[in-house]
Amino acid sequence: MVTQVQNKLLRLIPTDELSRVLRLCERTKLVPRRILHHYKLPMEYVYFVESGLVSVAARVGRDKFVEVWLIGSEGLVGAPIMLAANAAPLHRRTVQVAGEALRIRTREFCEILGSLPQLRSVVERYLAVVLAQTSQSGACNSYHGLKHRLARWLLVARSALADDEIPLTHGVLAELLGVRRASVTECLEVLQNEGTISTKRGLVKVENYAELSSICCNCFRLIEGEYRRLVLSAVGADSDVEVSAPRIRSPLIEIDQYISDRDLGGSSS
Amino acid sequence: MVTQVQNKLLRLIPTDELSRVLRLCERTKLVPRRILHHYKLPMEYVYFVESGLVSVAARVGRDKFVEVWLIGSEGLVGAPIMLAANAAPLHRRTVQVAGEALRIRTREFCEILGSLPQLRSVVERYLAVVLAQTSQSGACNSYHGLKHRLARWLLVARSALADDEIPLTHGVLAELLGVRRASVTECLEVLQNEGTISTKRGLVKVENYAELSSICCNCFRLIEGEYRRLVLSAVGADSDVEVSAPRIRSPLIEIDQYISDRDLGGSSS
DNA sequence: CGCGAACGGTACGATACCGTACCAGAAGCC
DNA sequence: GGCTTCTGGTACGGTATCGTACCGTTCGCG
Repeated sequence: MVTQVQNKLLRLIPTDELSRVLRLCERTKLVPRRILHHYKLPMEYVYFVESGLVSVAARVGRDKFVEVWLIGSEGLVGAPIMLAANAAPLHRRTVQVAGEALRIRTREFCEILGSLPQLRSVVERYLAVVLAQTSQSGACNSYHGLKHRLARWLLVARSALADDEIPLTHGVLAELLGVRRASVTECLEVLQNEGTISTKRGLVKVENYAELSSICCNCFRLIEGEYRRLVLSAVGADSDVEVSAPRIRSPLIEIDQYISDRDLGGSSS
Repeated sequence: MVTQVQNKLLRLIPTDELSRVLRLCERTKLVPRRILHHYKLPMEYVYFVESGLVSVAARVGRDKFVEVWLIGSEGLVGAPIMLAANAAPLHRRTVQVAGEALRIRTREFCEILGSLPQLRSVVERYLAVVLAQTSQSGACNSYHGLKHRLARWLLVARSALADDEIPLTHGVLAELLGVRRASVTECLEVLQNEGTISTKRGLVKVENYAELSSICCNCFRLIEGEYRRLVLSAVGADSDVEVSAPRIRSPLIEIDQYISDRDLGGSSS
């Protein structure tokens, strides 16, 4: 039986629904490099991440995968299963940063979705965010330079981990981004010289969040804004999930602010 | 009142549900360069595409958009709305190739989804395919060279259009792919010299589908396979949608075939 | 039929990123 | 404590793609 819950999606649903979900949950450790869902194989469980980081990667070559989205305690590993039984076996889901998760058998998960409307609604909105994140990252991949993409990745990971310290090696970062390890090393050094991050062996630490954001392309802000707008702000005030920035007020806002957002024109790589 | 329907999703649902949908539909022309959904503005309609091509693009800079997925008569423009009221305003949806569509007001669409389970199921599965397409393209963008990506794009467009002739200029292709117009011209010439396509002013024609497929990275096959697997093959035999290649048999198949798929290792750009 | 705009072929130097490789320091392990 | 393994810093030439620009041809339109 599970008691204290860190997962942000679960913390958004009312206690009666929550307790019904938790009855089916099992707490497990997330061990780095472990594969939660293999490419082209059925998903046995879905995982509400409590801590740590899971990356979802698409296959682009023999034994070659590139990350397409990223999941931390703000999300759910396996959400696409709700769209189609056996959806999304195109991806491989790998633990990148150690942590814990609450897992449910996919069949049971799909069944309770029918009787828990709040849970369903939250997961649906989360899935919309996954689509937004994936598409924005994909566009970013083809248009922005590595420095921007790396900054974006670090910022997304920081949000997902809820921690400034991201315990990953350059090699792993390179794999996730689909670039050379040496390119990551060079780029990280540039960012470090600018004072926005620091690095140790096997660790990248975000030192200056605000400045890293301003270096990054706008893609990060769009992704994070979408999470706030669709998942967090759509819930009543009974939620105790803290939002680290002011909530976006309502469905569609501040169009001009977005459109004239400063560091957009200058793709000063 | 609408009679004959070309849209593949609509043709998959039973006639009783279909007629209820069509009562709410209005047939409209798709005019090239017209924007169906503006960035950051609410969607008024969703569009079941009958013919032509609509591209969904994410914003990567001031007045700079890169395509993230593509919709033809096999799909629905605005599907993410079912996940969250006012979802996906991060994208701009633009008609690229002239055609027609059946449109429904988003509110009415969301309402009837509740009472038409077959429609809901088909659209949900289509949405899973959109996620697969988007993520695969995104990964492809960061890993494969332009020649591969261009080939992939042409193949996806050919499927969506159900036509070997793709009436687009080099400039438009470049915009969609997020690259230089001149790069597209050069790449198209290479493909043309290999005999897989031919070009005229404002037109690219796929001359040799099989060979273009074999030049392309595997990403196209993954995308198309996912559509067949999730959308087409999940429906009873009462469907009259023709499938141009043998159906994939069942949810999870031929793992080894996929994994040892030949032209994967050699990303011979 | 003639004009202007759109389109596509081509060129140039610049540069971001590649593949590969080598090595030194740090960490884990017996 | 000494060994192996992992990690990250650095270097090299190679190449795909970039930004920009010019210009002839084709098309649409009046």
